[in-house]
This record gives sequence, C-alpha cells and structure tokens, in this order.
Amino acid sequence: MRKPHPTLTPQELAIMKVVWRLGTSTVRDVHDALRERRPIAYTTVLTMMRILESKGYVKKSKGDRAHVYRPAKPRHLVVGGMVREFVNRVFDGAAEPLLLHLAKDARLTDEERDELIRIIKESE
Amino acid sequence: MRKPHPTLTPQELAIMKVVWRLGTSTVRDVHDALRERRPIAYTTVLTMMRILESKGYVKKSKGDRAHVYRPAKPRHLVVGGMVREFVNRVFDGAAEPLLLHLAKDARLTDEERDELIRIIKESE
DNA sequence: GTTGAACTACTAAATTCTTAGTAATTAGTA
DNA sequence: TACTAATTACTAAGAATTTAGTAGTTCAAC
Repeated sequence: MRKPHPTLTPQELAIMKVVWRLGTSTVRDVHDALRERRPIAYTTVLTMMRILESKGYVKKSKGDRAHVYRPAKPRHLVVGGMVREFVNRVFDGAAEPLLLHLAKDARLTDEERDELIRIIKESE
Repeated sequence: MRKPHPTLTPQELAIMKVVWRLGTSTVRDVHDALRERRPIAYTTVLTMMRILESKGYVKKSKGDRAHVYRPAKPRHLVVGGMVREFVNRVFDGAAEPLLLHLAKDARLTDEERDELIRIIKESE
C-alpha cells in the first residue's frame, strides 16, 4: 500500500554518516557517536544496523568480540542516488532549477565560487 | 516516537504540484490531473487536500458546487524549504558539496551554463 | 566453574504516511 | 416531490519507519 523509501530514510542516513566516517565500526562505536548528539538506545542502533545490512548498505564480519561493520557502498554513490531521487521528486528530474536556487542563496567563499565556475565550464 | 515529515511528504508534494500549476482547483480537477499519471481514488485526493489544508498549504473557499482550493504558500517558498531541509539532512547544511555534485553531472545546455555562471558571479 | 558484562537475535509497539470506503449532504432533474 | 449524481465528512486499515525491551549467548575475569 505504501512504498518503501527509495533511498536511505533519515535515521538510516544518520547511522550511515557515522559508518562512513569511521570506516570500520562496531555497534558500540556508532552508538557512542550518535549519543553525543541525542539520546538513543543501544538496541535501537543495533536494529538499524541490521536493517542496513539487510538492505546491503553495510557488511558485517566477525570481530574479536562484537561484530565489525563497514560500508558496503561508497558515500558518494549513495548520496548521489539521494540527490537524483530528490531532483526527480521535487524538480521532475531537472537539475537546473535546483542549481539556480542553490547558487542564489548559498553563502560561498570566493574560492568555492571559483571552483564551482571552473567545474561548470569543464562539464560541457 | 517518530517525527512527522518536516516539509511535504512525497504524495503531498505530488498534489501541491497540481495545485500550484492550476492556481485554482477543485478536488475533481486535481483528481483528473493525477489520474493521467497513475490510478488514484477520488476520496484519496480529497483526504490529501484536507490534510494539506490542515497543514496550511492550501486554502478552501465555497465554490459554486464543490469547494475551490488555492495554494496558501507560493511554490518557491515551499520548495526552498524542502531544499534547505535536504541540504541540512544530507550535507549537514553545506550547500557547496551539493552544488559541486549537481554541476558535475547535470546535463546543461550552453545557455544554462552561461546563466548559472552569471548568477554565481552575481551572488558575491 | 561461576559470575558479570557485553553483545546479539527476536519481538513489539507507537507513530506516520498512504489509500480508500461508507454514509451523509447537496443540488439538479424527471 | 422523488431520484440521481456529485461532493464531503468521517472512519479505517495496511505498510513503513522508528524506537526499544527481553531473553539468551558468549567471553573474560575472578
């Protein structure tokens, strides 16, 4: 009746950000990292890791004591998919309006502006 | 326990796209427009319109026969909010990585590229 | 070897989102 | 007036998402 989220749900993403940052992590590592920002139960993180594993976003291997997780898909690929999904859903697939929108009110440094212009010119 | 969607849910957005496009519409108008793309029940649209009204995205007024709806918030404002939420959630608030990502694989025409560069230069 | 801490598997419940049905109302028409 | 078509209000239910508890296992230390 209702479609599953086509990419990462908000909480899945929050977990994956930590997994990508740490490279290799146990549930405890991820739990510790998340708890710095908000209260969350250990078993909640465990459940999310299990879901992420079943969806193919992380891989689990036998560690010394606890299981060791590592990302199964590189960050840029997954985030790229999320960007594409967003552009499709909100802008009907047209990236340009979003680019314009961002370019207008993003606070960019001179260096960032230069780099961006360079990349745009290269992209033809 | 679970947070409500901070902006428009996917189906709310699909409805709002029609409402923004038509400017003034009845439930039937929106239903007809949506049905061109996918099967959906009249009462489903009705329910969504009621939700959108309660959330303040559309306004209802007495029409000749059916209620007449019109957008309560301009498209660019709502979409802007969605972009901001996305940037916050996925890129921790930094617009630049998203801009770079889009600039790299957006298929832009020469005109679009020029316009974009002009806007970036103006934005300092 | 027993105890305790850490960890996992399994289960479950609250909430949101999506979809739609049923009954009631309204207005036009035979 | 009685019937019909359109519309609305109310209700509901299934799937997805998020959160976490309970029971059981494993490993290390005493």
